Amino acid sequence: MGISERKTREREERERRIVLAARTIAEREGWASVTIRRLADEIEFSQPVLYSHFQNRDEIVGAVALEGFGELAAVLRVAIQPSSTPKQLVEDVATAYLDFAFARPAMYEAMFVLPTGLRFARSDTPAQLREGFGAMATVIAPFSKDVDTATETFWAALHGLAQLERHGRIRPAFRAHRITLIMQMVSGQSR
Amino acid sequence: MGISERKTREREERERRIVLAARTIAEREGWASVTIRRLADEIEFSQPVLYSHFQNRDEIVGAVALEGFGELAAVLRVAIQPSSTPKQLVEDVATAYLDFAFARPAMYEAMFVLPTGLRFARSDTPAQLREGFGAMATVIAPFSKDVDTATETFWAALHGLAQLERHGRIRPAFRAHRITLIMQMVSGQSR
DNA sequence: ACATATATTCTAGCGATGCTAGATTGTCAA
DNA sequence: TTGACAATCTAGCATCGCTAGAATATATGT
Repeated sequence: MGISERKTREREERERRIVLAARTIAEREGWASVTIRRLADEIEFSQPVLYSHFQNRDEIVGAVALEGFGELAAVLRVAIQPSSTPKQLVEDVATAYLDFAFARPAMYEAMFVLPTGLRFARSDTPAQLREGFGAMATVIAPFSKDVDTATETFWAALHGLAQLERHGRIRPAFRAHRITLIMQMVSGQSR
Repeated sequence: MGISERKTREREERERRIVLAARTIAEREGWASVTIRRLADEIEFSQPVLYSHFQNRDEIVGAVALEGFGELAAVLRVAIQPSSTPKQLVEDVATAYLDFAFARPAMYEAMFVLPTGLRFARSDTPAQLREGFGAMATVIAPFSKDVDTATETFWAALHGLAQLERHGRIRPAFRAHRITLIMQMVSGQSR
């Protein structure tokens, strides 16, 4: 009775193709070009089929964002080299975070700006959403008693840097300076 | 020959009414409800009239955002009390900034998230866009040699806190803790 | 094997949106 | 009064997210 198995397999494959198409179009042309009609064309099914996979367009964005959180977490973990000093680790993670944000603006937008319907801080929150935070907490821990709050603040600083620079509010040429400043701030060193 | 004066006066008045309507609707129902048709209804003119004032919808959002920058600057200036200590000033400005962001989410969204077509860091950049930054620089200056970069970083941290909390990514209950952390970080005090 | 029931998928369309071309109206100077 | 010009409106285009209901394919029962 492998028929129903094949069907669910095909369904999952189709869903992956939807998410991949959304991601590809977003990265190439921006999220405004990710329309239901366009995605339907891409997977060669009619539009209503998409609504049997996702409740609405926001959920598709959310599916892409979820992949993004997994990849961000991986990037941050790679940045954490055991041989580095605690201060160096903070700087490396900060740099890796911003590199990710600027290298994949559409993905970052899906993760942090667009409505996605993703649930944070809940019992059913997917692991990907916690892992990135965990990586940041790892490098913050040596410098703080209240690790969670300190990590939240660190994260917020990085997110703010990414957003303000992307919108042309702060000077791109001074990105490294600002990272240094954050690193020094976190590590508790004056000036 | 006061006729043409009257006409330009009426035009300006009409433009103010458009911006006010956009702002009011956005604050009450969100930016998605700010449609050209709705605004046209509000000012009792047909839709094309709006396009004789603004090139497109984004420019209307931008006009509201511009007001917001003026008001944010005013709020920050009020928070700067000469009698306070430098450290207290940093905390007060940070608190005032976040209070503004949470009290007027739609306005803040127009200023920092939505596309507006506003030009920053240019010769023709309106004064409002610089004043808020100036107020933040005032309280950061005592703690930094490179004031501009330090202010950018401070600003980014505040913006990140506002955005992450608004999207439910960090714990609202710990907002004050995070502000304290930032204040301590900026003032160069360990832990 | 055939009829019936059940999924699955599609066609067609609704109610919006931002924006605009072209007709219409109002306002001046000659 | 007429003719030019500016201001404004009517009507509509293309596109969007989303969905009801028809059509088709698949599974089940006899």
